[in-house]
Amino acid sequence: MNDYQILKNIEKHITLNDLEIDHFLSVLKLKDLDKKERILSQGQTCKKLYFVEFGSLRAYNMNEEGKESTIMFAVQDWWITDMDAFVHQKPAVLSIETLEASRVMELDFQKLEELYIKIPKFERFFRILFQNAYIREQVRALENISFTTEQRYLRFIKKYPQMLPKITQKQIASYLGVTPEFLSSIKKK
Amino acid sequence: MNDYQILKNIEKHITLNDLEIDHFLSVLKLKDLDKKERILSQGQTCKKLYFVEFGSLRAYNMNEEGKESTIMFAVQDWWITDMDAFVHQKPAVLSIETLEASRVMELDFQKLEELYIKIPKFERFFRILFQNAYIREQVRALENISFTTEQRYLRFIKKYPQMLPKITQKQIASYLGVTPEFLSSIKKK
DNA sequence: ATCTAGTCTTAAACTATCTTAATATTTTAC
DNA sequence: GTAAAATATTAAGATAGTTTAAGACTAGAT
Repeated sequence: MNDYQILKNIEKHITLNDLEIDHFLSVLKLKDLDKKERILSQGQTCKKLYFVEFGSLRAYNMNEEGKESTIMFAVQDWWITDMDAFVHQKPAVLSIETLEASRVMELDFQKLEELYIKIPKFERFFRILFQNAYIREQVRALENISFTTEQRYLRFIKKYPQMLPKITQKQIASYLGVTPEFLSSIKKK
Repeated sequence: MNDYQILKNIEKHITLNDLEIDHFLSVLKLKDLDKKERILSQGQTCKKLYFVEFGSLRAYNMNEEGKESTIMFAVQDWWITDMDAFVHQKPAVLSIETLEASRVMELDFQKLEELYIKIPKFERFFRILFQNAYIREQVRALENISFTTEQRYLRFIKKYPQMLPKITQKQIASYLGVTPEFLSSIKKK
């Protein structure tokens, strides 16, 4: 009964045989999380890459003055971590916590490195994953510098409608990089 | 005399034997470009991925009102294209042109797909390349929403000092997403 | 069910950034 | 080498976004 979401996600790009599936599942660790549970804290080293089986999470940074900036939201079928901290095994700039009760699959840094060697198909899988992630961020960078805040807000609610029931105005504002007061004034229109 | 920059770039992450090097070079096309020569225009399909042997280029978008937004600069040893348009073979959102006389290596979309099959090590190479590109863009996204324009300007000149002699204030402004007038007023300090 | 703490909205005063326009400077084309 | 075009700077007035503070409205904890 291997009906994990993560296997469907992998099989979007590569095909695994039964042995490979077994091995892959053996390096994962399933974790059930409560609402508002934190799985990574700024400053910590980031040892895991997470896949969302169900639920939702948020990755954000808090600066010296206490201002929060949300860098990404993740819902079912998304991968999330502080990628810089994970890949280079250095202190995290981001904290990550659940927005609701959630289930994630943990993939350990060392185990992923071994996986690339043992099943090279995963190089292809993550090549495509990072390729798409890069494209998404490049589009976001363009929108950030060329759109007005109102355009970016409309785009956000159109692009991520599944998120809306789960997140606060304050969190949307911190993703757009404006104050909740200003977001509120935009919505009045 | 295979002393191409691109081979050194590849060998940062994978090791090729002589046969593989020959094959790889055979799918590349060397192109010498004049200053201000355009290699991709908004609206076109984007068939090539480019590597900069020497010189420098800029990728930018122009919106309906004629406002330019620079999405990236590339100098020696960098890869550049409209990745969304390249990977999904759809119309480009970006134009790319040289900032000075330059030499690039062209890698064709179809040839790259074949390369992944013929020499799977390239899956690893591009996995690492996209991984780093994603990390860079994620850091940029965070800086865009959490830093002041002045902080972002200082960070830009610190991070890309090699670019400064080659680019105009207007282009820096369009990368930061502000007007040249406002950038000028920041520099007065 | 009630209390509390956090969120959302509104408004006024303030700061950052844009727009326009004029001038000075640099680059490009012949 | 010179004229024309593009870039850079400056400044004044307009718009976008922040800060602060207060009141209304949830949601979470007991």
